Amino acid sequence: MKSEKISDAVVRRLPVYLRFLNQLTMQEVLTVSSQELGQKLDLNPAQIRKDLAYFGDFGRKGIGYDVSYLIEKIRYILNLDQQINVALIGAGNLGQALSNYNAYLKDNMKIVAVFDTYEGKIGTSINNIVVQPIDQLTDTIVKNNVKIGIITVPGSEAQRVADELISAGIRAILNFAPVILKTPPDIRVHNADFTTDLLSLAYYLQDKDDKDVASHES
Amino acid sequence: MKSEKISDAVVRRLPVYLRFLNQLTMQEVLTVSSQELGQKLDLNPAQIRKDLAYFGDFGRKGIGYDVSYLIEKIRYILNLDQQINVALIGAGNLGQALSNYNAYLKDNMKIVAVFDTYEGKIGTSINNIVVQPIDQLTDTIVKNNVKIGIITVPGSEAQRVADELISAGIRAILNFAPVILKTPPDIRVHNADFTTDLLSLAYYLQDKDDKDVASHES
DNA sequence: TAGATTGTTAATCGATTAACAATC
DNA sequence: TAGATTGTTAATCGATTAACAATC
Repeated sequence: MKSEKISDAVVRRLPVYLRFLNQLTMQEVLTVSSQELGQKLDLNPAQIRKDLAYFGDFGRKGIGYDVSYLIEKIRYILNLDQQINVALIGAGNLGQALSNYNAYLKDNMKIVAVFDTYEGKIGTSINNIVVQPIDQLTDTIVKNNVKIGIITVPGSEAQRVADELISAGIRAILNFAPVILKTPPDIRVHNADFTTDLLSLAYYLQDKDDKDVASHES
Repeated sequence: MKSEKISDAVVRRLPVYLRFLNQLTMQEVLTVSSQELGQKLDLNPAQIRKDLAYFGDFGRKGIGYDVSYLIEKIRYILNLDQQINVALIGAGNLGQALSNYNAYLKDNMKIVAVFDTYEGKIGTSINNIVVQPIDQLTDTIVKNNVKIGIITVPGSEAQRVADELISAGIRAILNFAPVILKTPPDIRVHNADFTTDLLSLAYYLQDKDDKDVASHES
């Protein structure tokens, strides 16, 4: 084990490992090798071993990794051994879809508050959580020790919401709005806007041999 | 301009550029430099110039990039100068949220078909599209020349749906299900599962100096 | 002309993969 | 023991950034 700084690429693979290991548990598989993991997850086995070795010697030579032990370790690394409170800002379609997803729950992530500006939404319940007006955001976040905010408001409001979240003490943001947020360096932001993902897929629909971009004339 | 193979990282930035350029158009900005772009999008200006230069000489030395010209070029590169038909499989909460997002529309992406297995859903309308039973998938996809599939079914069904989409002739998949799909190499898959994104955020909530993962005992 | 900014090469940085000794 | 598989080093690959001549 080394004490290098762990790269984002490594951290983002940990939940993928965790997810698959949980599946293995359900199938009552006790042990797994980096080779098997690599095959199922479409990753290089050496990469998987290296990723895990950043955090400790979790495997056994000649055997592989004990599934439940590795789950426990990854959960610990990701801070999922404690409950992590999440706030959702924006109770529109997408926000509702996300709050109904209680897949987080089993991983100790819990949406504990939902906010919206629209009067018609405020006071209604989404997945047993009452939608609050946005001016209660700071209060609620502080009181409930919320650490992560999920932004599902329109792009035009996203920066303002992010600023409020940050001044309320939030540490990380999952941003679904189609804008690049300006945030201090100690705040972690992951962009989850799927429109850019979808548009980039379009690039691969055509054999570019047929197409000469440079000489495309207006 | 070169004829190297363009990396995925470059392609994924193109929609980000496009999105911001569209904003500039609305503000009636005519010209933009890589420096300005870099500042707003939190990217290195040299990277932006290099990205664009893969596809042609779009800028003017001493001036910068003509906003509307660059928009046109990027749209052409991404194949967004023609309508691209999309199918959505899974009319649950998330599927509904995505189909209501008609932000694609202005970029020539259109959801033309929605499928589900649940009888209660079939025949109902989502955003003016009638939900079809999944056994009509192949037929509809072929008839409507659908090129991209968005998978919003449960993980347990995702692989089966992907297989059907592929045999129906689809070229690219945006996968929201929490599984790694097995697909032929000529099929482009982007994973959009936000649970892994969210879980990875948890890693950054704690100063790891306080925490010694290696010596964490079970 | 002077200032600004591109396109591109070279340098750097970082991430992935191969290879293998250690060892279960 | 023989076979399997880890942890880790070294090699490779690829992506980002710096620097600058060209030029508007």
